[in-house]
Amino acid sequence: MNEGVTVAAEPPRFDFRQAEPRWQRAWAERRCFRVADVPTGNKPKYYVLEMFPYPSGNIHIGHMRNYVMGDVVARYKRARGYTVMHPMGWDAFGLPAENAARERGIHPAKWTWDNIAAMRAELQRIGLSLEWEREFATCDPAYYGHQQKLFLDFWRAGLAERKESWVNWDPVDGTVLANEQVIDGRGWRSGAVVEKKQLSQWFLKITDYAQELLDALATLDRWPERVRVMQANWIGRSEGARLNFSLAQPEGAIDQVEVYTTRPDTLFGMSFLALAPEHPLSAALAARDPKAAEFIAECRRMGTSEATIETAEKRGYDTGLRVRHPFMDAAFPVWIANFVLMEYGTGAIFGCPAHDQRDLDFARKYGLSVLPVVLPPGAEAVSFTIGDDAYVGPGTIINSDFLNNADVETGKRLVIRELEQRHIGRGEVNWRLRDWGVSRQRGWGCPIPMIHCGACGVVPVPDDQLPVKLPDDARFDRPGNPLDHHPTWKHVACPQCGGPASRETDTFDTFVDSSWYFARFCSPHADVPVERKAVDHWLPVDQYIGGIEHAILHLLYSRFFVRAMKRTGHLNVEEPFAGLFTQGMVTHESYRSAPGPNGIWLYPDEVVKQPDGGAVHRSTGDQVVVGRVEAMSKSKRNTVAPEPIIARYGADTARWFIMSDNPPDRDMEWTEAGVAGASRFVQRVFRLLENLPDGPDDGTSDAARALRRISHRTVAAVTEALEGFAFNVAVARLYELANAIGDAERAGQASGLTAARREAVELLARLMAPMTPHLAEEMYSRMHPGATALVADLPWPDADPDLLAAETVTIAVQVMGKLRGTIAVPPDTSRDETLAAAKVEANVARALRGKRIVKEIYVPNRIVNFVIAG
RNA sequence: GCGCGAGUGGCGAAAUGGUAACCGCAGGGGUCUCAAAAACCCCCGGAGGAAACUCCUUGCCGGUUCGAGUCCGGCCUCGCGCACCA
Repeated sequence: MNEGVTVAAEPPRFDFRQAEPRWQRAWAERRCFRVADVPTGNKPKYYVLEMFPYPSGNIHIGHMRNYVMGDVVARYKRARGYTVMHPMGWDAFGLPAENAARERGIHPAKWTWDNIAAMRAELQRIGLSLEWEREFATCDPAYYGHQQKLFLDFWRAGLAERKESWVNWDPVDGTVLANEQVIDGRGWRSGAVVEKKQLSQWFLKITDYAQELLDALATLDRWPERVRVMQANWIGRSEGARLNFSLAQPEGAIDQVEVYTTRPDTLFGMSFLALAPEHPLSAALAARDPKAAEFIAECRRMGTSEATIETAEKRGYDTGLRVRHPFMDAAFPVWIANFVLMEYGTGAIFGCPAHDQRDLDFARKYGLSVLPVVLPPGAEAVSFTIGDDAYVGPGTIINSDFLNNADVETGKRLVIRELEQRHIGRGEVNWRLRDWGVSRQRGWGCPIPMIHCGACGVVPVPDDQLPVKLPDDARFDRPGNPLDHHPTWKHVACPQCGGPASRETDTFDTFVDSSWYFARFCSPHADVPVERKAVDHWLPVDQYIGGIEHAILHLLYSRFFVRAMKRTGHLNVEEPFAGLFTQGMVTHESYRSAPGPNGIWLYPDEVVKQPDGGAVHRSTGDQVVVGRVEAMSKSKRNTVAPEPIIARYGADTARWFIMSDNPPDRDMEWTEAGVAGASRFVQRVFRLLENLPDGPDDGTSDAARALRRISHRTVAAVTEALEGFAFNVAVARLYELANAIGDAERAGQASGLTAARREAVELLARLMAPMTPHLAEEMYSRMHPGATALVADLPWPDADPDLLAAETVTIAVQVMGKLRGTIAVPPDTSRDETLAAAKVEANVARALRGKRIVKEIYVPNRIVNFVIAG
């Protein structure tokens, strides 16, 4: 850099280093983005929200892409006359804070608040139109106290309950692990073999709303289809039957086994009954049969990890018990099987190997009978047999007594009717969705506001004693739950009897924190969880933007919370997020010092690209291996931080590149060349302003009208693109306008373009404003010296309809569907005139010569097509 | 296995059933400069041709249509999600 040496020769530059902070201050001082909790006036509201970040310490490019998209929408909608709420906060509870505490002895609160301060400053340098007055962090008692109140209201409404459930237990860390924290049957951090353990946990009864959550997906017409499909799959509705089998010999007090099936029509093809290892009958057997106990213990050691279950071979243990068939004079063996899930249905199944692949695999392994009872269309009953594949398609029922000759669907109905008449079963809808276990044995989370009293049982913390605050002096330097082993925190008097009692030491799953924050934003300082008038006005969120990774859990839990809050009178909307947009990831090339495992990963900063496409190390000059473009990750060191980019190029350049590269729902590749290109463009736009001529308005020439036409078409095109989230298309149209202004600039003063150029440059700046807000303010203020208006407060430009209409249209002329030429005609030229003009176009005429026209297609202002013969 | 989405120049991509490849990135050539950077101009899907222009080209095969990247059917590949849910 030779700054200072060649200053005089430097072209005028947009000095973002001083301009960007200046305009950020101007927006803040003018409180441009401030809105009331309950606005007056008749402007329509628009609530833009990006998924709030976990305060890990730094804003990364993925965050930035998320927030810039939201900011473009927010700024655009503001200009379109909406009162826009655009808040920001922090999803501030979570494990990394505890890990930092454990590893470095910093209290999670300090670690978290320090990170928030740093990240807030980073966000502010991006120039987002955020309303910081609404900011909060979920780790603040002023937030989580209200969450405790919500939970207690849910509990009183019967939406929360305590029940036993099987969990992944890490015996070393002394905590419950989520399924994704179990890797190859071991705890992700301790490496200890994970056990299945039954614990008493708090649950929110999301299953009460399973049907509604499923049905209402149809109303979410501004959600991506795939998210709705993923949620529908997750909810997993199935129709079937529940029925009882009598044991031939009672086992202790148990004389029946209840089974759930979606294929009651295959009941006559039964060959065995299988129990989950955790089934009560399995447990009863284990008490007297050591081999059964051993088998169950083996299954338990495999953990509940889904991946483990998937890859595990089907295995079973023949208990020697037998059950009687409800409709046949026959008995079938009872097995304990590792593939039967206690959590789904009744924890027991009847096996019909001919028509279920899992049952078939199991039957073949243990030599159990396989009797087909559904005959595929066109097959012969005498010759039809089952090979390695179960038959699961439609067909005619055979070998099934009163069901014979019915089709599958009729058969299901007939069996259910029969079961109900005999009082041994009934039709039932079942769900894959389970109740939401919210208890976590963590010290850095929202305390569950319950008290356990030896005399009174579970007692809620009275509302006037909320919030239940975390202790300031919790210790994180040993395993287990810090709240549990805190010397005093949990010991309280029972609110009911006054006797000694202890607090619930579990804290909420952090998904609880993020399930209602969007509602809290509407009245962030209220002394109730949400102010009714505020949420009635602002909810639902009009545009929610975030990563696809939250397609199921966060969004489904939030949808549940809104329903639960509605039932408990906190709000009155059907859905939290009317519009959802899922943005793609940011990716980058990865670099290694050498091919294969010997190479160590290098940061992009350490690598210099060569003109030949290769790359070398910045300091050593050694060859660098350029690897795949992939999601940024710390382990591959292919991360890029926004801060240095903003310092070097400015926030507007980074914002412009982020929006220009590709459609926002796809992954974008971050490249140095791309940022540099965006920077050149930002500077070029600024120069268009610097080069504007002075002088009287003279916008009457043809050239001036042509430029004005382009300007106004750009207004229309950019508007349409932004409405449709096609930010990259908006950017392309703005490049075209800038190119057109550049052409006009070269055409010079002689063409009488002064006014048209001024108009074009101003429109360019204002249309770019959602993407490059600082540049827009800087240019606008220079074009209007002394004006006090900010672009942030200006309405969106309107396109002049007269200028949108084309003066001439270019019509493509095809012969037999192949382009043979184009003609220019005035808009709406008649069919006859257009066809006549088309026929005399030289190249078209040549193609038509000697041929007979059998058909003439004429689409006004678009195309002509001659169909010929001979 | 089931479900969803996507396949278009060297790359990111654009295209209400109507001129495929706008715009950008990279690359090449040029102007300016002692030189470079910056800036600006030109070229840039493939083949043929001096040119005019012609032919081919949106993963593959068919279909509908005057006309298909776009609609329909069947396949292939990649990505994502779910998955022993009875």
